[in-house]
Amino acid sequence: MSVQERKERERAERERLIVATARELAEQQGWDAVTTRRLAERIEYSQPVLYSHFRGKREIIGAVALQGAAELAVAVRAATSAADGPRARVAALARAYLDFAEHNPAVYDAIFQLDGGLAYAQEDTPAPLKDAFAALMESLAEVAGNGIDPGLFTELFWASLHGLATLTRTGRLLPEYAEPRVELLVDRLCMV
Amino acid sequence: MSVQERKERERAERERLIVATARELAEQQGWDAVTTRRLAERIEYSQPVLYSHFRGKREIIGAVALQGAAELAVAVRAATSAADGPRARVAALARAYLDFAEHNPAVYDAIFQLDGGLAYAQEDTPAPLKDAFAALMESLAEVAGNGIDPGLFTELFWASLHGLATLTRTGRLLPEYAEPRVELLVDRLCMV
DNA sequence: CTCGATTGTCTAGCAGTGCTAGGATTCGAA
DNA sequence: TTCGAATCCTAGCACTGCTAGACAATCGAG
Repeated sequence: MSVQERKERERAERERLIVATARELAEQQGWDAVTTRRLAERIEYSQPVLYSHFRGKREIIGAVALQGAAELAVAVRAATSAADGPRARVAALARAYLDFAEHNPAVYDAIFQLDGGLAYAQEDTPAPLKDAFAALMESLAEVAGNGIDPGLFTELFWASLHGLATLTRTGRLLPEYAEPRVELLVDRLCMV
Repeated sequence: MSVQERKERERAERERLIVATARELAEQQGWDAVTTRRLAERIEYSQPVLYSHFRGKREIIGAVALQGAAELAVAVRAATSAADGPRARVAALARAYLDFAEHNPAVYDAIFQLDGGLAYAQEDTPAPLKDAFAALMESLAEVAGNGIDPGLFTELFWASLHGLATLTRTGRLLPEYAEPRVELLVDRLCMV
């Protein structure tokens, strides 16, 4: 029994190692550099071991995405809970979201850009993804305005943030406008 | 002389064929299916011929992107010029933009998602990209509001559209909210 | 008309990718 | 100590983007 438990523990530990290494490698050199060979070498196992934990590379990306979504939710809640008043809360939310995207580009891509084989906006959507959306909605609901569905408003606000995050990172927006863009977004979209 | 001209014409024609075929293949089966082998086979030449026209696959994507940007600009201008009043113009712009993204997903990706080796938001940004941005700004400038830089406002509005376009297409937003999202975006962001 | 030189194109191949079949090895249970 | 099962790795497949070098067609000069 104890032996089997130890093996399961080691297996789980190795799985965490795979995800952490994939994430690390992706943040360091981009997802293109995360090949099964390199990943296997870094965890000091052979390639096929990866496939005993995940169906394929896509599932590894998905695992990083779930981890990242949980962290994003934490970051958003931490930022909003430290702010006073609806306007400040939403501004803090926006900055926290964009900061997360800026400082964890690979993870952000795993969540929102790449195909990790995850379901979105459905019943079988994994809990971390639902929760990340919920974290946004908690602070956004109070500024949605009369007669506007909080879910609808959150989707729109989120989409705007997502657009800013991705276009900024690929150098498609002027860097000097970064802050005014956030200010304008919050001022216009939110009914304070 | 005439012989050389004919050759150059044929060469240019073949280059158009490459770009058109790449685009077609990408729209049919996604960019992943656009391999140099498949592309070469479709144009009935060998692989190395591609490299006598483009430095690599990335440049082919870039060529599709430029073509697409020009079409996007046309679509946006056509939609806005057919609408009366600032509010209607911006709504038409938003719908035209999102329609383009929906009906030309591969081209949209080439422009805004994939790496086509193009420069953005710089002096050496290719004309079609600058012009597409200009097409947006033409209608958006009049609703930016007092004291708000039109460029800044356009960047924000564009980012929101981009977020909506990408998140919608990857199934991350509820389809039934599609229209209300656009309405809300236009109502809130624009100073009518 | 002939003959080099210059284009143009293709065949074949490189190093890399995700993924897997099947053999070798290790290790716990008897 | 031996056996069987679980574990892991070697080797390989079919594919990717890209390129060197052989080959053939074409052209201009004599």
